[in-house]
Amino acid sequence: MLRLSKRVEYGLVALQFLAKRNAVATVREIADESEISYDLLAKIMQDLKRDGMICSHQGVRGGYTLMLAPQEISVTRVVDALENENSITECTSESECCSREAVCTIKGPMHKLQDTMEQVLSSVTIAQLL
Amino acid sequence: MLRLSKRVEYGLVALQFLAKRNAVATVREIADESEISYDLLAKIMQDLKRDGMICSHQGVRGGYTLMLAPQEISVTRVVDALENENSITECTSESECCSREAVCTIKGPMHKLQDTMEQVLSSVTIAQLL
DNA sequence: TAAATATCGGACTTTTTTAGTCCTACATGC
DNA sequence: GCATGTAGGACTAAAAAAGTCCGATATTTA
Repeated sequence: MLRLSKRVEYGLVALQFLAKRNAVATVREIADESEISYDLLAKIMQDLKRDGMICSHQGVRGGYTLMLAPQEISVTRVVDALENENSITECTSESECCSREAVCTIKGPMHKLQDTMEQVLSSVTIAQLL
Repeated sequence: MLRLSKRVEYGLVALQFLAKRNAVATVREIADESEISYDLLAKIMQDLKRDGMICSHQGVRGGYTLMLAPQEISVTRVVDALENENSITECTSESECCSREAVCTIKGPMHKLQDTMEQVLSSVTIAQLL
């Protein structure tokens, strides 16, 4: 469907939230204000942390803060951190092997298309969401 | 996952096939040579026909032929013909209504992103697949 | 140091979407 | 009139995405 997953959507919202606040925020705060499932967002935040975009502080008065400037966080990076696959077709994937590979006649052009798409997604950052 | 559906992938392959042959081809021929499920491709061809990209000829020695020049058929058009939705998020969809609309803070930027994506998909045509 | 408040992370269920199948009807050329 | 093709509805299966539940661990503060 060529759609960004909810994980990515929520991830962008959360990063925007952190960028606006510019201080520690808890998952509970972000989830409540943005009407996102707490459990789901908690997982997403962990993935963003693993990537290094944000850092966490456990315990009372803990939460998350941005590790990078908003203009340094591209949509591509968020997608890569939150989704297993981001290729537009099976034949342009590095991890999957296309079942129709032997007879595939669109591999080349699809690679080009994917590169262009990635450029577009790279050109948009959290700074543009503020 | 930001991925084109198999329907679109197969549609592009079939259109490329018709463009190369430049004559009538049956679903059976395309499906066999491209290793695509016959029944699935048959449905896809019907949708492409409904859109007006191709026309059909029933009966013996029938099949499908292109109605437009390859350079006139963009990927966007194929996507629109074969998928119900093609918005990158719920909030940029015209048919759906975003459940988080009241608190959504990314609608504007997402619309921009979607417009850019559509431009990219519009710039690629079947002619580029030959 | 106990309690409260956070993140951490695995396992699980549910829902939605996509992919694929089956069957019958209808049209057409030889 | 029969072989060969599209037309199209209904259905099933598989895969992916979304969402939930629960217990563990870390840290601050009273």
